[in-house]
Amino acid sequence: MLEITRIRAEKDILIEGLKKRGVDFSPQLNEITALDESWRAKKSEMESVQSESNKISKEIGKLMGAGKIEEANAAKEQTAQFKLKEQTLKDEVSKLEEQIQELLYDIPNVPQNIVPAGKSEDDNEIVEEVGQKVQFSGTPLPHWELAKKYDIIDFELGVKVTGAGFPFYKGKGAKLQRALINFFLMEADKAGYTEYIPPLMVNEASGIGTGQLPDKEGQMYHATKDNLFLIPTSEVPLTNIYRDVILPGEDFSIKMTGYTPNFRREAGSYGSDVRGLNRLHQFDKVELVRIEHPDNSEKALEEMVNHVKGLLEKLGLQYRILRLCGGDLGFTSAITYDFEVFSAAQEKWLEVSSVSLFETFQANRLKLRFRNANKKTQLCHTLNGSALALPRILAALLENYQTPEGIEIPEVLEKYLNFKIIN
RNA sequence: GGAGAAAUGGCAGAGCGGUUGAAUGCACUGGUCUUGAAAACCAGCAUACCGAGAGGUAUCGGGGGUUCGAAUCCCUCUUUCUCCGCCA
Repeated sequence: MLEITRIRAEKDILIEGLKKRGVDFSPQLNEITALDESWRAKKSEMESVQSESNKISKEIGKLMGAGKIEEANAAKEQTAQFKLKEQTLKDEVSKLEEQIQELLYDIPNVPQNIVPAGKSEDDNEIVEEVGQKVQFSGTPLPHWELAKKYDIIDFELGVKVTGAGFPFYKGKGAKLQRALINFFLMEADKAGYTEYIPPLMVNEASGIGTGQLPDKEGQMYHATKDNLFLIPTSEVPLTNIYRDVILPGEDFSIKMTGYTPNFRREAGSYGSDVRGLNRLHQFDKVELVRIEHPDNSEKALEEMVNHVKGLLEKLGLQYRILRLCGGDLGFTSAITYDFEVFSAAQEKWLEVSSVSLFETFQANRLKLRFRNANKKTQLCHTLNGSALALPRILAALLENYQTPEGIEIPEVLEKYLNFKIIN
C-alpha cells in the first residue's frame, strides 16, 4: 500500500512511475487526494466538536465533585446539541476513510526507475544469461516421462487421492526432493539467514499484511470454518512475524529463511504450461525474506540475486535473469528479478525464482517500522526471493541430467543422498 | 468439547464510572556528582492522525453498547491460564 503522505507530496511522480505498468492511475490518485482533502476538513471539524463536548463533560465531573448537582444537570442539557453533530461527523469521516482505504488497496507499487515499461512478459529485460545448452545423444525425454520411467513421481495417484496438481513423490524422487530442500536451507544458513519452520496456515490479518488479501483472495485456499488461509508462500508467515513491530534503532538487517510447502489455487491456468511439474497446487519452496533499512535495501537485493545465482551454478543449470517490466511486475513489488532455467527437453525457460524489493509498500501495510536517528518511526524496506522453488528445479535436473544409464545427480547434492544415479 | 479465571505502556503491576494517556517499580535515554564506573539525585521515556504552531483527537486484547463522561458497567469475538474430557 502506498503511503498517503507520499501521494499528497508527489502525486505526479507516482502517476508517471505507475504508467510503466501500462495503466494510468491518475483517476484513482486524483480521487484519493480529493477524498483526502475532504477527510481532513471533516476530521478537524469532528475533532473540534469532540473537544467541546469533552470540555463540558470535564466540567460536569468537577461540578459533581463539588456537589453542585443542579449546575451539573444544566450542563448535561448543553451536551445534547453536540451528540447528533458528533455522530454525523463521525460517520462521514469513517466513510471517507473507508473509501480512501479501498482505493489505496487497489493501487500497486511504483516501479523503480530502471524497471522497463511494458505490458507483458515479452517486454521483460534479459539481464544475464549463464551456462550452455545441454547436448544429448538422442532425443531427451520431458520430466513427466522420466518420472514415469523411473517411477519417482506419480501424478495419477495425486489425482486419485487429492486432485490435479498434487503429485506424489516416491522413492528416489522423494529423496531427491528432500536433498534439494536440505541443500537450499544449508546454503541460506551459510549466507546468514535464520531458519524458521512457520505455520502453514495464516489468519486474515497476516494475509492483509503481506498483500494477498484483499487483492489476491482467490489465489489462496481458504479454510472457512476457522477463517484461516493455506499459505501460498512462506513469505506470508515469515514477513508477518514483523507485523506491527517497531525496531529499536537503525542498525538492523533481518535475514530469515524457511522451507514450506506452498498452496495455490491457480484458478484459470490450463494447457501445456501446467503439464507435469510446471504448475502445481502444492509445491515446495525455500524462501528468503529480508527486512532492511531503506539505505541498505539495494545492496540486500543484489546479495539475494547473487545468492540465487550461486545456487543455480552449483546445480550446474543453464539459467537467465530477467528484470521484469512494469506490466509483469507483481502488485506489491518495486523491482523484481526472475530466474529461469532452461529445460532442454521441453525447449523452454522455466521460472524457478523471483527476487523482489518491495521498498515500503509491504511495510506500510504491516506497520513495520524502525526508530531513526531523530527518534521518529520510519517504514522499513522488505525483500523476498525464492531460493529456490523445487518442482521446476527438479524438472530441469531430471531433464538436463538424463543419460542412457539413468539420471545423474549434481555433486553438491551427493552428501544429502545415498545414491548417485536414478535408474 | 465442558467449567472457571484473566487480558492495562518495553517488562512487572495499580486503577474498577469523573480533572487518568493512565500511579509505582524495573528497564532505557540525558544530566549532576566521580579520575572512571557503581550508587545516589534530577529530568525524559507509547502509538497514530489533524494542525505552520499553540494545540487537538483517538487508542488500557478486537468490535459493539449504556452514559454528559468508560481502562472501569453491559454484550460479543479473540487470546492466555487452571480444572475435566479427548488425542498424535
